Amino acid sequence: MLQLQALRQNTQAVKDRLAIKNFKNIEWIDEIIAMDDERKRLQLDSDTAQSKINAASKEIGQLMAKGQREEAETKKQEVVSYKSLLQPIAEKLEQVEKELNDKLVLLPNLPAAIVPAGKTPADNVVVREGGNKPSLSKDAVPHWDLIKKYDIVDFETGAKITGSGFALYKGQGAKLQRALSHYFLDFNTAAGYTEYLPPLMVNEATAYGTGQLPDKEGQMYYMPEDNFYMIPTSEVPVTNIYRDEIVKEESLPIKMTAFSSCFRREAGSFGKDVRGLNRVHQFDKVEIVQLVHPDKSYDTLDEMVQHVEKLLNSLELPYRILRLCGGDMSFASAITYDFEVFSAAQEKWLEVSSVSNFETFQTNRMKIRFKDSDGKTKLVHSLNGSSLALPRIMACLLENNQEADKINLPAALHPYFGAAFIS
RNA sequence: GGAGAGAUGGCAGAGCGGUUUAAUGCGGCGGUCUUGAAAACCGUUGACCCAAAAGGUCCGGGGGUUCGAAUCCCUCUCUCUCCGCCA
Repeated sequence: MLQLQALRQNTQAVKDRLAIKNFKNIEWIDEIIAMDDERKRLQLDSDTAQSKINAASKEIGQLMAKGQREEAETKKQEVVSYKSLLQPIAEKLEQVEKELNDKLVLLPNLPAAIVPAGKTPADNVVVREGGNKPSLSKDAVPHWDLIKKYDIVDFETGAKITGSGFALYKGQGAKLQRALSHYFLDFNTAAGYTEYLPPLMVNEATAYGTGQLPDKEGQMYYMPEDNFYMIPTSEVPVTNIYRDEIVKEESLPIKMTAFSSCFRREAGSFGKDVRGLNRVHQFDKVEIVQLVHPDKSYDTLDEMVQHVEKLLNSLELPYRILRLCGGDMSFASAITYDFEVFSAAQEKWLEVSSVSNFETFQTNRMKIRFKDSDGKTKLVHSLNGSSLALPRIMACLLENNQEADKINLPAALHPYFGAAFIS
């Protein structure tokens, strides 16, 4: 959620920035400011009325103590009249506050200055590429054939058990998932991240905190009996660990990592790029999250990008890093770098990580703050990134390293997988 | 799932209808003393709305009763104890 103060102080800049994000209702900014003006007026009126009521009530107490019942009764009538004045003001105030908040909550985060303008993924900017694309033999096949050949992922049985888009990992496939998640977690904790294993369902307040609600409930699986949502990423529970807390400045940065399964309905995204492991409803991912001092968040962003890059290098996969354009960024993000690996047999770039700085957008919703050296309470900045999403990494490992009768694995995984290849 | 108890400031814990603008203790911060530290003593110590002052809001969340609610009522959530079920 954007800060009202910023809207008021930098009105034109906010409008310009929102335009880069292709936000359609720019006129909302002026409407919100007008509502806030009204809110302030009503607040003042309400406070004044309440103040009179409080003072009179106190007098009644004193009169009663002295046994002056009649005077007390007169005062009571006075308070009743104050209250009838207050009531319509209070109702109006509540209504204005609600309307204001409903609109404010639907404003996306402002893109950072270096975010390129643009509407579609075609407008994203390639920052750099790394690793080497393999030269596959003419017999090379995509991963959906390889998983059958080695019998390591079974989508048919997954569909039988649950539905389309639910993978059943088996044998070496299941073990590779385990190896990847352990390797990723070890890699992250070695860099100072504290490991968490969070709940996979969250309540409304948590889903609201990171920006999933109110706008994206259609993307999450929902349990109506308990009013819980299945998490689309562990970013949601992990970032909310510090919701409603004022942390000590010296405890920053707070670095957290978590493995979790992720659940996404992927409503409306079917038809393209959904084969095999490219897009599924349930997948595993290791996430990194940081809560940092506002002055440091862009340094942290670079640090996290480098961290993920190092991890991809250790997996010996060809990758590229994209700076997303305004139109392709998520609702809550101020800047996002996407990491894609090249899946050689399907000749496609697959997104395996997305590293973002949310600045105060999430922490303003969650009220995660710290006290600075002047004793002022300020919002921290939140960032997160995948390190990494497992299925697409697996697809890429399978395709890029395939030989006639085996699939080689990068050296980093050997101790975790217990072998150098899948056969 | 059943029965009972509870939720108060960073923590502990009193208050159970009107000097609570929330006692007291611990912790934190500042000071006195000390070569320094500890102890002792003194002072100070939350968040939110408002440009600020004044004022207002906040005792788990929401609603109600009342001139007045931390205190009474309803409801929801969570915690604890016992019983039941269960990996």
